[in-house]
Parts: sequence; structure tokens; C-alpha cells
Amino acid sequence: MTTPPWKVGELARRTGMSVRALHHYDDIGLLEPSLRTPAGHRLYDRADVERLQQIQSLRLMGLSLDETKSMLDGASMSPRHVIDLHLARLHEQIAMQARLAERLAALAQHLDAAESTSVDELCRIIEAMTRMEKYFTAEQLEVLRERRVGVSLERAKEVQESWAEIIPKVRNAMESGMDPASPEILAIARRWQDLVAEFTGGDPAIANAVATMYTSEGPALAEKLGPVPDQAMFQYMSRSFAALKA
Amino acid sequence: MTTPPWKVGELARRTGMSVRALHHYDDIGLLEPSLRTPAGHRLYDRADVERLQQIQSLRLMGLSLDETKSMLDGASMSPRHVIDLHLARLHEQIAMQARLAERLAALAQHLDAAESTSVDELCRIIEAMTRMEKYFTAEQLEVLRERRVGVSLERAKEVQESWAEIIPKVRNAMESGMDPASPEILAIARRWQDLVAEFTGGDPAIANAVATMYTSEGPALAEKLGPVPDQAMFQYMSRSFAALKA
DNA sequence: CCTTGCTCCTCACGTTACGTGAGGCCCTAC
DNA sequence: GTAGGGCCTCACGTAACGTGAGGAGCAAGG
Repeated sequence: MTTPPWKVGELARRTGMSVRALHHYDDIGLLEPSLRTPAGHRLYDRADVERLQQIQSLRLMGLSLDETKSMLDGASMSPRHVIDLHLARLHEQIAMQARLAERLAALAQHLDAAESTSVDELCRIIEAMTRMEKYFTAEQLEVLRERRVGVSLERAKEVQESWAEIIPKVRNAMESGMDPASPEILAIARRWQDLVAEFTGGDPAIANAVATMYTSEGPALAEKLGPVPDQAMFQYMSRSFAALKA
Repeated sequence: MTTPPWKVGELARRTGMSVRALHHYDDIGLLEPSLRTPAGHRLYDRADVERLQQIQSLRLMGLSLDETKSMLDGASMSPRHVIDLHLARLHEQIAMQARLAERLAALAQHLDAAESTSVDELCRIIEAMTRMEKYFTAEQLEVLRERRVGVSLERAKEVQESWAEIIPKVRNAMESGMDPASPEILAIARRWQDLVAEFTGGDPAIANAVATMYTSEGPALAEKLGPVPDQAMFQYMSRSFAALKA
């Protein structure tokens, strides 16, 4: 049995395919054996083997069975065109997976920082990361990541508490019509700017992105983070900042 | 209809999912609405929405529905572990696809060089590339690629014809028991070494890899390339090379 | 001649995450 | 009463086979 025509098992052994795969190729018309024994056993002759080798080559390049079939049956575009299309698709996929890998790596980093590894916490982090990606550029996120790792857990808590203290104060002042240039508000404005500078590394573009995020996703964020500045508060404070500079 | 519980269409609109996906999640037990109207319409309450958001978060990180389900239902390993496993898988996939992309790019280059873009020729090139990858390291392939692009098509044909001329001569000499140190063979040995040096860039490791490839895949290669040196011929010639040096 | 054991055959279900109808009920508005 | 939209439950299709199930072909040994 060392010479063609070969039965399916023999061909499978010689080509490293599975018998089932050869059956499948037969089913879809990709590789139909030219002969059958009277009992119905498939017999592959030399030409079949050659076609199978071509199939294996094309599959190695990542073509689907359909693409392979239409290339071999000639009813297709030029090979060069197919390759180019395929290559473009591949690059897209690689880019997507690379982005995903980056996200996962960042997530792992977060998980190492926040020792509570509950699924709940995990989802909150993912949600925050996702939201951030919508509002910040890649470099900005990089800056924020660096600032974050450079800050202790305790300091992070302090910061959060500071905001929890500041925001209601500002809201009260705003609603009672207090002058943004009054000394109390100016003091708060200074703390506000310090906190922002600490978080953003002094980059005004990042501060802007944060403001955009808060104003357009205020309610959703408030649910997760507690009190959050809104559009009106940003306007009020910007008047205070102007007074600070003067 | 702006407050929970929501019907499936409403929830779909608010979360960007498809109604079919929500049905599917219900089918597989990933997200079963806590309520139904008497008519059987699904009603999702606040907790359901929250779970859906978690599902979306985990899916964003590339988890499968099964993985998502077992994470949310807590019957799984630590999130950190899952992330690490997933990340490892991703890196593997990326590496594979990157290798494939390299192969495709190389293939495109070949196609640009050889103007005949028949599928047959294409498959031959792929087969050759695949075989080469088995015997040469990545750097060696890089060297070969550079040598190749630096060589004209005409020169390549000349080289091939030279081999077609040399190999039968050597075989004849060998079979008639001619001394490898005889002047005729020494002359051939010089041509042989020049051709090898031209192809390998003078790297003996590459020459060795070529010899290994020919001796272990001789028959298969002979079918495609015409006459090819075999083990015995390499040994015969190495004696001639020794005589050359002396 | 019969059994053993290996290979072969043809179904046909399972895999992933839904898309896409088909056929029919619920509910509201005109 | 009916027209329209949303909802329901099947159920097939997707890519490339893996994995049995049940049955037949075929060479060798008893």
C-alpha cells in the first residue's frame, strides 16, 4: 500500500490530516477522491494528493476552506489580491487583540494594587477603565497610569475624602448664591486646583477631558462614585479660578 | 417606560445589546429576568440590569459567555487567575497571527518578484517557504531574504542552470569511482563552493542547514526542483573540498 | 468456514454566540 | 374591529471539523 491510489486512512497518515477532515473536504467538494472501490471506499490518486498538498499550503496561510476552494477552482480574484485582503484582515485582528491585551494587562495591574479581588470590584474597575478610554487619548491614559502607580493607597483614599468634602461645600455655596470670589470659595478653589493638578500631572488637556467626562456621564458616575461635579459646578468654579488669578 | 422593570426591547435599547442576545443569555442561564408578565414577557429589574452591566464588562475583556457565567456565579478561580490565563492565551494567539502575517508578507514579496501569479506557482512558493522554515532559523531566513532581493531574476536562472549542469556531472564522476581530488572534480568543487557562497552569503551554518534539508527531504525536493544532491554526494564533495584546501 | 480485528462507510450531534426569519400572541391606538 | 409594533417560542445557519453510533469490507488465524 505504498503506492497510489491510497485509501483515506493511508492518505491521512502520510499527510498528517485526520480521516474526518478528508471526509469533510469530500463533503464540501474541496477534495473529492477521483476513485472509489466497489464497496465505496475512497481512493485518492496522484492528482488528488497534489491537490491536497495545495490545500494544505493555502490553509497554512490562513485561508478558509471556502477561500481555498475558490482559489484552487480558479473562480476567484488574483492570488495577490486575496493575499493582500487577507493580510489586511490579519493586521486588523492583531491590532484588536493587542489593544485587548493592553487592557487586560492594565486590569491585572489594578488588581494587584487593589487587594480586594471580588468579581464585583473587578467589574467596577473594568467599567471605569472602559469609560476612561472613551474620554482620554492613549498618551493621556499612560500619564494617568504613571501618576496612579506613583501614589500610595492611603493618599488615594485621602484624595477621595477630600473630594467628598469639597463637592457638597461648593454645591451649598453655589445654591445659596455665594460669590465665587469670596475668600471661602477661593480657599476651596485652591484645594480643588491642587487636587486636580495632583491627579492630572498638571496637564490641562487631561483636566478638560475629566470635566467632559463628568458633565456627559454625571448621573452614571454619581451612582458609582458618590457626589460628582456637574456642568454648573464647573462653571461656578471657573469663575472662582479666574478670581484666584487676578 | 423609563423606570425598571424594563421589557427586553427597552433594555436592549438602553444597553446596546440585541434582543436576540438577551434571549440567548436567558436560554443559557447567564441572565434570567427576575420577573415575567402574566403573558410571559420578560421583565428585567435593577439587579438584572446591574448583572448585565457586569456581563458586558467581562465580555469586553474577551471572556466567553461560559467564563463570564462562572465568574459571576462565583464557582470559579480568582479573577486574577482568570485574567492571567486569558492574557497568556491572548499573547499566544497574537504571536501566532504575527508569524502568519510575516509569512504572508514574505509571500507577497515573492509574488511581486515572480510575475507569474498562477495559483500553482503560489502553492509552490508557499511549500518552499514552509520547508525552509523547518530548517533555518529566523535570522538565517532574513539573510536569505536579503540575498534574494539583491539578485536579478536572470542571475537566479543562471544559478539554477549551473546546478542542473553540475549535479549530473558529479553523480557520474562519483558512480564511475573518479578521485574527488582529480582536477576535473576540483574545478567543479570550486564552482560548487562559489554557488553556495553566493546563495548563503558565506555563512557555513546556512550551508549546513541547506545540506540537512536536502539529505532529509531529497526525494520530495527532487520532484519539484529536478536533480538534487544527496547524502552520498555531499560526502563525496566534502572530500573534494578538503583536497581543494590542501 | 468462521471469527477476530482493523479499516472503511454514512449519519448526526456538539462546538461559539448569536442572526434571521416563521408563525403566532399581547397590547395600544384609531 | 383592526392595524401596527413588540413580544413569545421554535429552529435553522454559521466554520471546521471531533466524536461516537451502527454497520460493512477485508485480510489472517484457527
